This record gives sequence, structure tokens and C-alpha cells, in this order.
Amino acid sequence: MADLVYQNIMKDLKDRIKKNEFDSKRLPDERSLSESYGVSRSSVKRALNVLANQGIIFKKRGSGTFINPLFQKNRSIFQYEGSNLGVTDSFKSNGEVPKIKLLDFNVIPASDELQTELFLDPGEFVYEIKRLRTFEDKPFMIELGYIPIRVAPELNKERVEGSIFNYFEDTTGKAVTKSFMTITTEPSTGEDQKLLNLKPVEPVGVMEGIFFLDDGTPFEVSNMRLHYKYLNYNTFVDLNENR
Amino acid sequence: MADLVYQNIMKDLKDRIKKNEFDSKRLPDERSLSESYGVSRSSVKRALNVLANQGIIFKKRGSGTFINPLFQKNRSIFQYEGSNLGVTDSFKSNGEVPKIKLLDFNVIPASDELQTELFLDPGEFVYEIKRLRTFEDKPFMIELGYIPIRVAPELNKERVEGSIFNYFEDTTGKAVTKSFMTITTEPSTGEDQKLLNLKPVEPVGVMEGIFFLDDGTPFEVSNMRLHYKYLNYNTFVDLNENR
DNA sequence: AAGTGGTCTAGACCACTAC
DNA sequence: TAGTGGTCTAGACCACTTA
Repeated sequence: MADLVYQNIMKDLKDRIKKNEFDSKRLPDERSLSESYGVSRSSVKRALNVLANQGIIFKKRGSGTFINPLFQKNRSIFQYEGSNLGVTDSFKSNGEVPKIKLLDFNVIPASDELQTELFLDPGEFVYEIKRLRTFEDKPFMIELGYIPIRVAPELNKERVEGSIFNYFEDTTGKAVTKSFMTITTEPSTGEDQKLLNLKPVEPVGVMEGIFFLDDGTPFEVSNMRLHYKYLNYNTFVDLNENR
Repeated sequence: MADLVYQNIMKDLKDRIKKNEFDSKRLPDERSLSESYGVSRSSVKRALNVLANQGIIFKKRGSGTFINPLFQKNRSIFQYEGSNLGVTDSFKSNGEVPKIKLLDFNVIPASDELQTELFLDPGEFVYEIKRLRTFEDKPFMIELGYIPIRVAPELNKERVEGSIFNYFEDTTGKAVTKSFMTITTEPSTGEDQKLLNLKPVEPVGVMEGIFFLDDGTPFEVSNMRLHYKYLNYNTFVDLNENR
């Protein structure tokens, strides 16, 4: 894929961590890695920072770099890692691909709220796309998305039955790379129970988000209701970078 | 507080953005900023990367660095801004202070799992602290935490009835600044329903995490069961793994 | 004292955008 | 072609941990 030094090192280290190559839970020091990979220490640091931001490793000044023991524990099939955005890419694809059933597809005027969130002018139109995602014949997510027609004028019924992000990137070369997300949970509604095969006592996880293209253009507002067993959101927070 | 070059520049730029100083929505180029701040371009880049990772600016190779219009137009979407890790500080902004009811407080040998997660040697002890958090007399969270006695030897019953993070920072000068969290949801158990005043059909949000000190020392493993109306997690994701 | 990660510099070259 | 952000280097010095 990429030919970037730091990304290659990052991927290599990730693989080696997954293979338990560093049984001591400790990585070699940065200067050694720099030498063994034949790159500058800065590039090693950059690779390590990416892994640290994903919560895979953490660094202790003065002592070394260590593998996060929580990283491989508790992995469900569907998992947001902060390293993927869309649903399609969030599956540990062991060959099996999630499927989509289109429930509803309309073009409607953007509400006030959507105008604000998608940065639209009054009177602009959006696609309203309601889909049910299934995996191995089990439904796990009801997705209600809104995409401005101005941004993606070529959507149609057939195209939204697959990954919209992938279709958009393939045809325009523009990728969806950023998102704001809000995660909450609710008791399931009658519709949730019917579509997701839930008992009344079983809840849904709700993920609401705005997705952006790399240049900052808002691309989609999405409301995702997940079967509670599939909500598994991992996140690493570092306060030093948040203010 | 900090005397770091990139953080000072980051804060300064954030202030200037909030003051609408860059009316054109476009920031000066990196080389100009480097010169006007009297620092290297690398430091400017680092400051800009932090802002980009917070979704406040977007960088477009070849054209420049731009302010996210949503940040100026609707800053409330950026709720994560200034957010804190601990429960106590999350409420401070509203003026109200949450209260704590201590349910259980023990010192026990660390289980194998805790040894792994907190980087402990066999035979080490941890505090087991079970607390109920209430806000305006309404309980909203059951918190089960484990803290190594080696890290915080001076805890006692009285002290864990307040904010442990704040107490620890006040007495040692070391702050809890990082966390790795997994967010899920579950139907409520009988205990949840009793303590959190939930109906059987109402779920809990579950946040499990390890909290770290700034130097990377694991400080606490925590399992938090939240009244579903209080689980509200905001996050910004940027696929471009910068830094 | 030795070893570790953190910060910062000065500069080279590359990739993309706009004109 | 000029200007922008992206990547990468080689090295200096600092702050902290461990022995």
C-alpha cells in the first residue's frame, strides 16, 4: 500500500506484537529499532506514536516501551479501534463479509439540524438511507444515514446496497477519513427488537456521527443502532493532546 | 504550566482561531508561522497536528491549512474539548459536584489478570474499591476499581470517598492523564437495577479501562456501570495517523 | 553512571495544488 | 512555476528511571 517508512515500521511492529514476538511485553529501545530498521530515530518514534495513540503500546520515559496488556483481550467481531471509520472496514475480515439490506431510500430536504451538521444552505437536499447490516445471517445494525446530494450526486438504490464510503472513494478518489462520534445506549424499541432479533430486555448501542472527507467537507450524518453484543468501542485518551 | 514550544504555539493558535483572527478561514503557511514564532518548522507542524487531530483545522497538501467551519459555527459539537478523564472533573463544568457512596473497600492480592493489566509482580496487593456515584441525589454509576497499593500506599476509607485522582495529584504532583477504554452495553443486572434505580428493561453502559499516569505507570483498572442516560461518549477520529 | 523516551533544530527532498 | 504541506534525516540536549 503505502511506501512510507513510518507506516511500514508501524505495521511490522504491530504484526510482531500480534505474534507475541516480544514475550517480555517490552519493545527494543528506540535507538536499537532505528539501527535495526536502518532508519532515523524520528521515524521510529513516529511509528511508535501511532501505536501508542491506538492504545497498543505505551511508553515510559526512562524505562522503555511496553505492550498494552489489554490489546488483544475481548475482541468481538465488530470493533471500532480508532483506526477504522466505516462499518465495512471494522470487521476482522476472516473471509466473511457483512451484508446490507436496504430498508429505505429517499431524497428529502435537509432539516435545520442537518443543515448545521452538514454545512448546507437552506433548501438543499439529502439522501435518506436506511439500511440493515447483517453478518453471517445475523442482523446487527440499523443504520440511518444522510448524505448531501451535492457531495455525492451519483448515488442510487443499487449503489447504497454496498459500502458507500468505498464506492465514493473508488469513483472520486476522495476518502472519508475523519469523524465525530457520540456513543450512547438505549432500551430497544419495537422496531429494534424486530429487526435486530432482540428480546425486550436487551438494549441497543447507539453511535451517532458526522463523517468528513479529508479536506474537511462533511460527508454524512449517521445514526447507527447496534445489537448490544456488537457495540465494542475501544479508545485511547491522552489528556496532554486534548488541550 | 508547560514550557513546551509546540504546546504554547498550539494554545496560541487555538486562541487566535476562537477570536476569529483568521477571518479568511485560512492559517498562515507553516514556514511563515515558523519564522514569526521563531521556532523550527517541525515544532509548528507538531502544534498544527494536535489541532488537526482535534478536528479544529484541516490541512490540504498543496493549498494550505484551514479552519473547520463547524468549529466556529457550532462549537458545542466539539464537546470533547477540555474533557477530562475522571468522573469528578467531568461534572465540574456544570458547577455541580457529584457525590460518592462507598460500597466496599478491601485490600486483596492481585489476580492474574490484574497483575497483567497493572504490571504487577505475583503476590502484590491492590485496593478493591466499589463506589456508587450520585448526582443531584440520583445514582448514575457503579464503579469497581483496582489500584496497586505500591502506587498509592496512602489510600484509606475516608480518602476514597472523594476523587482519588484529585487526591493523588494534590499529594504527589502526578496526574492521571491517559486511559485505554472499552465501551460496551448490557442489560442491567438485579444489582444494577437496585443501585441505579433502573427498570428491568433499562440497560447499563459499561466502560472498562486502564488509567495511566503521565509517565505511563498503570494507576487503576476500572469497571464502570452507568445508568444508560449518563453514557455519553464523544470522540473525534482521524484516520491519518499523524504525528 | 548508563540507558531510556521527550523535545527541538536545520535542512533536504517529495507530492500536490493553484495559477 | 511557485507555494503549500508531507516525509525523513542526523544530531543535540533534556528529564527521568534503574542500578
